[in-house]
Amino acid sequence: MPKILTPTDVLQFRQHLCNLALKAFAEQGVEGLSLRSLAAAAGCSRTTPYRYFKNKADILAAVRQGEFQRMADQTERVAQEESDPQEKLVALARAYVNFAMERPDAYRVMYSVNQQDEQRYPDLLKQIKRTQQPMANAVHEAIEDGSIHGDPLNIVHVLWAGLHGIISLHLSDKLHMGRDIEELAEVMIRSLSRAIASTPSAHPAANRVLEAERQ
Amino acid sequence: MPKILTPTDVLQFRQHLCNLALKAFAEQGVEGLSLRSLAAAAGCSRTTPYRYFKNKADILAAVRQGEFQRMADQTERVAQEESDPQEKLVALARAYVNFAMERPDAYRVMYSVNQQDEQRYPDLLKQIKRTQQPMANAVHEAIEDGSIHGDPLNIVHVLWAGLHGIISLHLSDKLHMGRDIEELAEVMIRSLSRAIASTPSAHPAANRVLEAERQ
DNA sequence: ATCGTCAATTGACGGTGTCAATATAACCAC
DNA sequence: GTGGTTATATTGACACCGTCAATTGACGAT
Repeated sequence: MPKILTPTDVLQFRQHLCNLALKAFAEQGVEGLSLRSLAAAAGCSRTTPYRYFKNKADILAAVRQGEFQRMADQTERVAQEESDPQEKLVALARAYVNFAMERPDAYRVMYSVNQQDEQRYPDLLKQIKRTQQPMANAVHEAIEDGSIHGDPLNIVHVLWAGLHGIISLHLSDKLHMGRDIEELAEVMIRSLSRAIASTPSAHPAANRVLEAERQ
Repeated sequence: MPKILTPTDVLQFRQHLCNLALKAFAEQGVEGLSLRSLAAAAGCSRTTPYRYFKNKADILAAVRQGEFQRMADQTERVAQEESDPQEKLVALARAYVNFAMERPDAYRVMYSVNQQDEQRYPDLLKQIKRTQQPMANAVHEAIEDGSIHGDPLNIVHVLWAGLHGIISLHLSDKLHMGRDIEELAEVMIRSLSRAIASTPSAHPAANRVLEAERQ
């Protein structure tokens, strides 16, 4: 056994453990994720992971941080490739759904594992925020450029929540399985785009609904 | 100790255990929910719950089923109290959000606990479906009455996902805490209502977005 | 060759879900 | 009432789990 662990070695083994952890999570869920079986899969002894992570929650946080980071990278790339604010918004929304469809277990570990003390992992929080930033920027650009209207924060949250809702319900099998989830996402994008692109007085039938909402 | 357990007794103790389970879940999350501490809270021995539930997963399923049932009851009542289809939709949406705000832990246990073999609990599935039914009906009524347009299933799913997305992100603290969540829900309802009340050609700016989406 | 140090392993403790075996108490027949 | 039956509750046991303390092992410096 090598005495000196170069920082590279440490990072590599951490990454290796995270990969195994995500695989175990994908196969058996959070409950089935055990440090001991993880160590067994890595071919080391039960407590060796403790040299690389403080405890089990730390491993989970690292896995989630890694996935948020990957998503943020991907999202930022998409934002760079598209210049028109409105099309950028749509492209970002599609990228969001695509990520979830291509790595459903990653999405699950990111959003449906309710980590109690998530606040205690500042690096994780940073990646989470980085994930939202491009869409927030695109909304601001689109508002400045006059193509959409409304409160920027509201718009970001509503867009994000709409997409997350579809993905989340789909991943927990609450929507009929046969349905094409990407089509549903397109409907959501279309609906919300139309709403934020309209001024309140654009359509009479919609305004009747609006008045009903205003009590 | 009474020898004969009347069916009422059984139901009462099951209910009692479910209540304690939900409380424990609220305080410590899924991970902290242990059969042993549950039994301790109920004042019985460790294995007594096994006479009333097959195993831990069974208890969780019972808790979730109970909450879905409560939500379904509430939802059906709201649907009955409002006759105009369009206003009924809005009322149902509000009721959905209200339920989540009044019983956040219930909502969490219903939707964010990813029960692996949920399919093996037909009674639970039935209550889940019962939860969606009133909104599905209202959408059909509103379509027949001509006040909204589009594919009914798409509309139901998009409405539901939009609301669920907001609630879900809010409950896991992904939205800025200071924000008024009900206002956000109103924005979502308003946006989606407007979208499904519009015909595709209603607003030129929206159509530009639409064409971008169609690739 | 010896020492110190870091990496890895083993041992141990309290906790968990669950089943088998046991004890306990209530009911019924007599 | 007494005894037996049976549903109910408890205890014991086993295999896991997360985590820490103590131990071993290997390497570089001296």
